[in-house]
Amino acid sequence: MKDVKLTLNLRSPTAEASASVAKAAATKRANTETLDEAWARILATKLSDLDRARLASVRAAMDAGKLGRDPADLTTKTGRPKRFSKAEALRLYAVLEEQTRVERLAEMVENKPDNYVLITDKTALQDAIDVMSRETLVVFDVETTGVDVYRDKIVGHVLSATSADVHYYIPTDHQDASKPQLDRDYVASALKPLYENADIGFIAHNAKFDLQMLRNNFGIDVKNLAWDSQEAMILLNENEPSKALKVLATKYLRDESYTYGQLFGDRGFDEVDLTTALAYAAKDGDITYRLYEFQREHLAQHGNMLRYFETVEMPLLKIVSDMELRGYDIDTDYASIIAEDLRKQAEAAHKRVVAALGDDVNLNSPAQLKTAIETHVGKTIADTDAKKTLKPLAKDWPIIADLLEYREVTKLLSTYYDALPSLINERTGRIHTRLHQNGAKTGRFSSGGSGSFNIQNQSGEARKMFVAPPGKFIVNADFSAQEVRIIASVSQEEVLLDAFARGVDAYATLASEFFGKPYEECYKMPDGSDTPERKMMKVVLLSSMYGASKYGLSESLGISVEKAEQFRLDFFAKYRKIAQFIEDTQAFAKREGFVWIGDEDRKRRLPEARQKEKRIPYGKWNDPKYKKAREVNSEIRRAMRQGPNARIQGLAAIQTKVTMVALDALLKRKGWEWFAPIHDELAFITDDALTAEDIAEIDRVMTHSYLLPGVENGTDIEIQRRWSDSITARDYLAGKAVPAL
DNA sequence: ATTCTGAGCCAC
DNA sequence: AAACGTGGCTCAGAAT
Repeated sequence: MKDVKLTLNLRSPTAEASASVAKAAATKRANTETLDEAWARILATKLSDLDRARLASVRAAMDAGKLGRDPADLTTKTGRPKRFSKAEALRLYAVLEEQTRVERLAEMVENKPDNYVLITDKTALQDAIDVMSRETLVVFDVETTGVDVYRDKIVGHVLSATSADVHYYIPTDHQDASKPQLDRDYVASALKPLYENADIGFIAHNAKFDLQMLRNNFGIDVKNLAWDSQEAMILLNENEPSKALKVLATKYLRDESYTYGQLFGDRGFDEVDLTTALAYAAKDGDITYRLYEFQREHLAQHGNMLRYFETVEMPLLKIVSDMELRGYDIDTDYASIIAEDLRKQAEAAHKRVVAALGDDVNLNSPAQLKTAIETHVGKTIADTDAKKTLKPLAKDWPIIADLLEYREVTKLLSTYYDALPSLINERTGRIHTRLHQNGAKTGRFSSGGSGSFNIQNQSGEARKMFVAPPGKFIVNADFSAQEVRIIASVSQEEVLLDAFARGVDAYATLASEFFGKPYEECYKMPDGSDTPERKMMKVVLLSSMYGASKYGLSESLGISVEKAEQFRLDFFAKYRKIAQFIEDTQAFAKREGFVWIGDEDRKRRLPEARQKEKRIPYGKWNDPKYKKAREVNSEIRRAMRQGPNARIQGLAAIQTKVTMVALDALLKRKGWEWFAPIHDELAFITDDALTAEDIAEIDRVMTHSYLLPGVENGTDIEIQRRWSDSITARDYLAGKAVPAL
């Protein structure tokens, strides 16, 4: 309707007339408008922050006489003066950027220190290797054609002799023909003994990249990785907004450093001339070492963070790097059969749903779906959340059940069964994840990233695509009730400690005591499912620990808000030591703005916790005047939930990591390989002649590598050829067969 | 065409 | 008003 009206208006004689008047006025303005007036006009329009910043720098450069309009832009084709536009200004920004680039590069070359050395002959290379062989710490950094470790090539090596304070760049594959470069294989074989010298500690920024490039390009295996300045930065401040080397150097070393993009745009480093390459590359080695010194000094000042970093995080980094390179075997035949089934199922469900909701509805669009469902069921719904909103509706409306089926199946297809096989690496024949060992603020691993996938959120169905190679098993060992044991340990709550000591179920024990019923009646139902008492305890313990309100508790327990609140109050009144742990942690966070994790191994910084709570007068909760106050209070409450959670989740992560370092030794001794860490579970590949002794050793490493005061650790070990199609270690030892592929 | 955000949902 | 923690991926729809 609106469109029609607009069209009519535009075609009306009056509109045409006024349009031509406006055009004439604009032409007149263009003839007379000064540049300042043009700027005022452009800056008055609605602009994104980025454009505004770009326009400001263009204007500054023009005012300084460093940038002028392109003569071709001054007049139109017909020779009339053309007014200065936003588009022209943004074109000038690109020109300015290139100008600035040239200036920065010239300045960098001009100011290149004398201890940056370009190596292009064999004698100089040998001299450099001799110097570095006398070092205890050497910085390394490879320059490459890109960031794909399976396809891109190394074009040069940066190496810094740290005590000698000499920073070398050894180019091998730059296009610059002004000077002959050493052969890449000659350089690699000359450097291999140095890189693999276990007496020299190697330092890098984002070391996994350099480790993997060296491995994939030349089979070089850096033996003694001593420091990663990117990983160290996360420990020093997990809230650091950028972990890019140049940004950190600018911020912490007060050495203004430009990023690769700021200097070279999207040019490959092989296109950079040797003089410029030396100034840029050797500086990387230089600032990486200075950052190392800065970080080491500061980590040493905070609890046991330095010890933790060097004994846990750094050994782990090398393990993780190798794990990423190994990758995962995907059963593509199985995957395509399942995918075909799922596709048919999705199509059938889709057909049934659109028959009821209308065939123009996009079932993947929550907005369209909400409207269509509301029409169909004749009432409004809050959202299209499966669990909360749609599941209750499904009883009365069969079409909603079909929709839920469609959702489930398309999720499996789009995220797992279609996505993963397409990631198979042509070089390795496997799919590769990326694991970020401090990806979560609590110190947990995260996983994923472009060209990779998340190994930690594979659903039970999706896991079935992952298989062990012939003659191998996938073995996974989890920490049983890891976080609950940690809660028991840090709170020293007797009921929990006692339950673990006696080897009985912790939730059932709590429930038995809390409800005053015999343990057996609180454990399992005759059919093996949880009793309501045990289920309640499980929910209330974990969710209350993490700050659930009476509302959240009410929802997850399916009881009234009043009952949920009473339950929560009773729970914390009875288990005072758990309440005390939470209160102490929150008080510490309020006072210090952080909480310690483990034995002062790391911190979770919660600066918001130190804000002063804002008072909002009664009845003014919705007043826009108190928006800021509401935000502050909400940040404080959030920090109060994050503190206790970080201490529990963070300690669990430390236990997992320490155990990984210990388990890695066992894996190497047995000739096994890593599969993945999944928070409270470690998976790895063994040969299929697994013995009782092997399993006992795995059990021992899992339960004795990181001890919790007052609580024994427990582990459950499972064995499979297809991930998730497993049998328990106990059944395996009793002679049960591991399911075939 | 590319980039950002929110909804939804997978994992522990 | 908000309402339990830590992540990552896909899609739609809007913004640029």
